[in-house]
Amino acid sequence: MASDHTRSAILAAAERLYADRGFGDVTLRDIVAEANVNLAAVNYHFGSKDELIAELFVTRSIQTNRERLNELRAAEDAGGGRAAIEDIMRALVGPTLRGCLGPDREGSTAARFMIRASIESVPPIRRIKNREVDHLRKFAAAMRRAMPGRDDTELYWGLHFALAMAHHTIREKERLLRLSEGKCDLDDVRAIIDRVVTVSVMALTIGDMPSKPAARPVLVHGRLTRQDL
Amino acid sequence: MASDHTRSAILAAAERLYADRGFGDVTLRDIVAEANVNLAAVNYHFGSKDELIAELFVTRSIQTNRERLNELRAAEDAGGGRAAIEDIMRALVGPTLRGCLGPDREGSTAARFMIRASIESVPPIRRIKNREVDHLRKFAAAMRRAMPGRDDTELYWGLHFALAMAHHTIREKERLLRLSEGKCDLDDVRAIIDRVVTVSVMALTIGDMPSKPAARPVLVHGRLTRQDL
DNA sequence: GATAGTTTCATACAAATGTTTGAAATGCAA
DNA sequence: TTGCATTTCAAACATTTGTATGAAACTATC
Repeated sequence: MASDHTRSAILAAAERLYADRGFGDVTLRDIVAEANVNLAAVNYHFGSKDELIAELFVTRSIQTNRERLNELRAAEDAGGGRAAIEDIMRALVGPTLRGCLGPDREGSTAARFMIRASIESVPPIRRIKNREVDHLRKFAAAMRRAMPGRDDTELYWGLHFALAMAHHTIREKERLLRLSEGKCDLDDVRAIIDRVVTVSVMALTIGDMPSKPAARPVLVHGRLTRQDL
Repeated sequence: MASDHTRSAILAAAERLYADRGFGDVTLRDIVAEANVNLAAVNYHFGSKDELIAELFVTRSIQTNRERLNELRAAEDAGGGRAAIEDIMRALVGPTLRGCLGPDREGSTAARFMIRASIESVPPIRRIKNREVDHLRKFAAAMRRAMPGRDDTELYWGLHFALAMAHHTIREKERLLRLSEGKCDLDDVRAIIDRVVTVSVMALTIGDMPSKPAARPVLVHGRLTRQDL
């Protein structure tokens, strides 16, 4: 392989276009035009369109996962093998949130691509995401060490909710901004991470929930009108 | 209009197929084959494929929003115009979670369709979702009445996190099930709603930590009661 | 500098897909 | 029935799209 020029030009162009316009709207012809390479180059270098997308996503996922594990290990080392639960949750959601939010990141193609991958779920990306469970298990294990004796179920729910808040904030940041009329500062990533971590740790403390009164009966539907939406 | 037969056959077939196989994999030809109608019927009755999808999604969204507002109003009436924050959050996430989770709902085409719409974000659906802000504002207003004096920002974040947990649970229920090796019971919808509501209400309390330290939620392992909030 | 292996290129292919068309069928009112 | 509007139908259209092909250009090794 003399030079990676074509290959990396395709990767860069594809990531930029996918980030900006989404997977559904970008064709291979768009990508090769942006990269100034021949149409056949994609299949030559990557095999297929799906493998190109997969390579993009895997690369970025590995980066995020590595950052997460680095933070986790640092926290565990600092705590003599057992990290504080706050730091574990911070290691879980911090890298993703830092990567996808913040004013300076607005121009980051990688971040915008990952947001897009989070919003539009296409088959090659879904296949990869399904393998993410092994990675999350490492965090579940760390949480178990940090909160020994706690029911595993609670751990999983806490981890799940932490990811929920982080990902939903990335996915729906525009809506939150509009809903709050700009009052929610989505550029202050530090504060957002703190907020998510705080709530996540809180969620982990509700061990045995009191049974609540039964949910109210579902009310009858009337005729649907457009105004209801 | 003599009979809605063809029209509703298309709607039913489309919803079922989209729910089962996703938007990307289902073509108009699949739909008309399932509905036993002619291919041109879709364009005749709906104008275009996107308008068909939009109609499906709008109908189901209206139902959910209606249920939400009914629950909210019921809670406000029961509280003499001011609903408890728990009930507001319950009205927000309850209908969606009840609609999309639970063992009996496994066969519900409507629920599976909405899950699919939540996972695969396709252009016509995204356009409709963008109009959802007005609906959420009604909940923000109710929350403001329930927690007067609280900073609006905190309200929005709490509302945002509640939706985050609800939607993420629907979107990623398979992963949570696999991660927890079946330990997290995703069929016990009541418990899930309670959990989401509890954490959401907790999240709403982190705003007044500096000014009202006494009002902080109890972080010990015991039960969380109303006065703790 | 000839040769073998690699990469690029223009072009073609094949399949899928949403949409349109114009005629036939159907329903309904006068 | 007759006439008019609505609905259905088979067929074709027009693109778009990912992929394959085979020759040409290039590179590196001998």
